[in-house]
Amino acid sequence: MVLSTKDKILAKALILFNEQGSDFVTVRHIASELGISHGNLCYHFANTDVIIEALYQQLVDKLNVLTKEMTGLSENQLTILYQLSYRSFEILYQYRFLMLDFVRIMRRIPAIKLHFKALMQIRQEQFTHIIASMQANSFIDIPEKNIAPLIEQALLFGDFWISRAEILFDGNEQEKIAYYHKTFYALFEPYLCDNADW
Amino acid sequence: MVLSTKDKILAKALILFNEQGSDFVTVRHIASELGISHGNLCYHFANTDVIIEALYQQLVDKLNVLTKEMTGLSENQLTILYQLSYRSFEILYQYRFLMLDFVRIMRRIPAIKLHFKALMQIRQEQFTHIIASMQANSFIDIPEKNIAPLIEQALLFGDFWISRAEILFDGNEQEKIAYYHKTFYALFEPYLCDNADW
DNA sequence: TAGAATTTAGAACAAATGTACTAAAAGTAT
DNA sequence: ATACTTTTAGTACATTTGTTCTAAATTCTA
Repeated sequence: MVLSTKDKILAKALILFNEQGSDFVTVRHIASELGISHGNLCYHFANTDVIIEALYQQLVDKLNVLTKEMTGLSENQLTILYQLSYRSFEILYQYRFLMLDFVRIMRRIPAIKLHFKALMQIRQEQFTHIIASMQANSFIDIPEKNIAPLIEQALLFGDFWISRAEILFDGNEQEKIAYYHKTFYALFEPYLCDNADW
Repeated sequence: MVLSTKDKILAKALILFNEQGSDFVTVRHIASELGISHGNLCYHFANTDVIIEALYQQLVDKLNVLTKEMTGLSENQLTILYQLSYRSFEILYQYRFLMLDFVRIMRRIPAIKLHFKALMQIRQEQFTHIIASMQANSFIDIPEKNIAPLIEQALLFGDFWISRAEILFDGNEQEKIAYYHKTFYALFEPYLCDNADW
């Protein structure tokens, strides 16, 4: 499988962004790491912002594929919530620079900010739907007034566990994801019904 | 009350950092906004990293003063937890650029990263202590295995609500703080005992 | 294979930035 | 008043970066 120059650039940029943060990495750095001229790189991507947009789009696409895949399953909703969130965590971690430099990127690239706000709206509705559905099936029992805060907590955790882990967690990637996903899932535990043992 | 040049620089830098993020703001910008030469500014602070360190120290000092103040009170622990976290949220918001650019700053300034890791250790112990104390007084009833995740959730939320709010919350400062603090506090609600009504 | 389109390397330029330096101005102490 | 220290403005320079341009090389297509 031979990658096009475009794809090679995106792949290398992702590595560098994740390692060093989206500032510190310039078109010249990426080109140099790839052994191509920065003139060539700018032929494909005018600047780093365009690269970031492309990587963001990759992330969104992967998450969309995952969501479609999972919601088609016939498992119970608790299992789906667990699997979906775990695999989302894995994908997010692949593109972690987007979360690590969250505010900077949103401020810098309005297109991403707009898209992200819309995405959050959707995610919130998805969560609301899943919870309502679990409620209907007696998997969880959660007072009406606690639903909105729980969703807010879950979304916030989902976005920023990577930043916290980056500074404070000692351990490899798999341990990191497992640990924070467990903590994420614990948000729902107080509300699980007995028949939700699994 | 006349501010020294040093203090004027710190005050203006804080405003600019909060507005625009810690990159984008240079010694020249700050000097220009103050109407002084950047040569003069560099006489007081060699570069922006030094300014950031100084502002970080201000934040830590304020939080320390608050903590000492609150733990001296004779109120019940629930009230203390509520008040302490609310006022911490207010102080954090004053220095929000530190949270908005969290990873970038920690990566860039190792001294802050080290200090922050130590600080987190302390905060975690404080939380553990408060929860144990509330448990002993029957304010809350929380299974042993849920304590560690709850603390992790609380600390993570405390650090990153500002980043989420920056992109997604429409409303003024007071509303923002009130909303996120309410959501923060809701983390503890599932575990509150009946006699903890207040 | 010939010509066209795409891709690539490299040079060039302007703007921004950190840093260091000089010298003047202001303030302080003796 | 004089000498000394602190503070300030302004200049200068090297580096980095984004951006544009040109021309050569490569690939594609008919």
